[in-house]
Amino acid sequence: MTDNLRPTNFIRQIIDADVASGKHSLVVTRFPPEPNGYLHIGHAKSICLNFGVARDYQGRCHLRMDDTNPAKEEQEFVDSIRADVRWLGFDWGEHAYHAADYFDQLYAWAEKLIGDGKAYVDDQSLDDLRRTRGDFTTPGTNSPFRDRSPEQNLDLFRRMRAGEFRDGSRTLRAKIDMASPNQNLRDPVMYRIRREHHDRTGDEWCIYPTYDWAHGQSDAIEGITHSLCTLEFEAHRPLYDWFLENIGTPHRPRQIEFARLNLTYTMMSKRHLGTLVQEGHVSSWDDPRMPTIAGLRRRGYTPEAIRLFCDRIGVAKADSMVEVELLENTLRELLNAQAPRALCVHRPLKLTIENWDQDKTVEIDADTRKLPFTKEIFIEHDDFMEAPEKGFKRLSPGKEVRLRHAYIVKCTGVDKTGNEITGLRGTIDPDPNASRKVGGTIHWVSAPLSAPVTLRLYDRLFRVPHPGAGETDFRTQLNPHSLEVLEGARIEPALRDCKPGDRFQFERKGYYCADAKDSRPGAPVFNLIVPLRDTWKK
RNA sequence: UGGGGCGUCGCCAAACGGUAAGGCAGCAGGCUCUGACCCUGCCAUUUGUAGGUUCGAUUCCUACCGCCCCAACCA
Repeated sequence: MTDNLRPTNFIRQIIDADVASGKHSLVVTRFPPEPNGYLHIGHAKSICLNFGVARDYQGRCHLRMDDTNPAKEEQEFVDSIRADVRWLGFDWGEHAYHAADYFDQLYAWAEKLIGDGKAYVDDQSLDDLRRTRGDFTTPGTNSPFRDRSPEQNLDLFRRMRAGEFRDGSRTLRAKIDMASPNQNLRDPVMYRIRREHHDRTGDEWCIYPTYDWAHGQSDAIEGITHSLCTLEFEAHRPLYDWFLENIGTPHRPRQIEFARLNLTYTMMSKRHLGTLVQEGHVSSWDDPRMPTIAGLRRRGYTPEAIRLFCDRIGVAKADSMVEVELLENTLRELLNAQAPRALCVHRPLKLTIENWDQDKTVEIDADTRKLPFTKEIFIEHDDFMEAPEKGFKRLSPGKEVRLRHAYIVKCTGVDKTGNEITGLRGTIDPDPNASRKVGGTIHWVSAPLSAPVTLRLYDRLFRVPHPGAGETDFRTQLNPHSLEVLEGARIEPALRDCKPGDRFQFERKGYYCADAKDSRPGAPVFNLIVPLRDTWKK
């Protein structure tokens, strides 16, 4: 494993070369989310890349809200984005920005382009634009308004800005090449008229810049050296460069594209995740089944685990689909080393110790805490089989097993109502140090001295590895068993007063986290983060 | 179909002309008061295919095949 080494990937190699050649003395990156939804594990990859690069090269990474489209953006999302990036362990220092901060500069540059005859106001409708853009094989055709004079364009553009024209009636377009094989260069729209209230700029503007017109310029303004984005923007790079070249900024950021993260059994579409929330398939953006940072956090994932996972998946240009098992393994690896152990019986089955006095309680030393042992204890229902199948190493009539941290117990009787097992009887070997080999070790809690607890057993949100693939409606592929709530579970008394957010390994079961929102003093609610590996195939 | 990318083990991913890292998954053992963890071994004679250059090619060249992205006044 190379976890302690600096990650190496093609982007860092480019940066290494830029630093070595003296092209840049300070590396500046940025993470530019659009505040229209919650961040997910895919964003975490980009965050770790951008902030990780800044950290390792002693540069800096800006957090920039890409808020050029006022219709879709909300403060709730801005707040959640900041919280999530911080929680992941990254710090943008003083460098928190909004694309909206640059609207004035962008406007000034637009006038410059108009003055240079490199942009024009087009009166065509959205429909016209679509029709004249051509298609993959057919070149587009020039707008009848393409050759207006700079003076006329300037006048029109200023009137656009002043609010003289109705929404959607005109656009400002870059004058590049309607016949370009790269459709992004067929006179792309720079401004559209849209009377929307903007969270940042209020009603100051009725024209808003498009992504293409805003992004590279924002990078230039901030002195970004390496503008890292996902593969779908690759064809936009010539346009990114064209704008920078033609407005003549002294600073030229370089756009580099990498493959976005895809994870099996979930999905990364902010829009689709929003649908799950809106339609009530999950409780909220931070539902522990969601692949959002907020969801993973609430589920019990640690920032370290997400960062290590992002290091392990690497950064490359090939489209990829990472198996969710890698994420789970990373969490298990870290929590195995960190999480205190505890005993929790999920589905209690009462076992009465016949050779133990009714009122006797012994406090057994179990590593860091005491476990009270009493005449009646609970064991896991699954840990008993009246007619054990081959390979079953747990309790069955006449057989012995070890009670974790405690005694060896032998099952001497089964109480049933009809076919239902309602309780067991057994006898213990009173020697706590008895060391003979027994079938196995099972967990248990005292019946009277354990605490009732609610367990939320989470499973993958979708039943299929690639939800939404092809024509399929992802809603039909939801896993109906993604959440099972166990109300009757019992935990050892020491855990009754754990704090929200505390993580434990419930031995032989899995890693759990006390839910940050629903746990109450004395009554924690535990979320299953990930089960332990189980090689006992049944 | 035009343009832009990408194809190395089931899934990620190194290798930068010198003879295929590592992780995950899987399989087989060992250890064990967690069927967990841990440990050991196995897991690409071969890098989409076919040619070519070279003493030598995953790395260079050619052709072909496959997959992804682009026809929002989204990002």
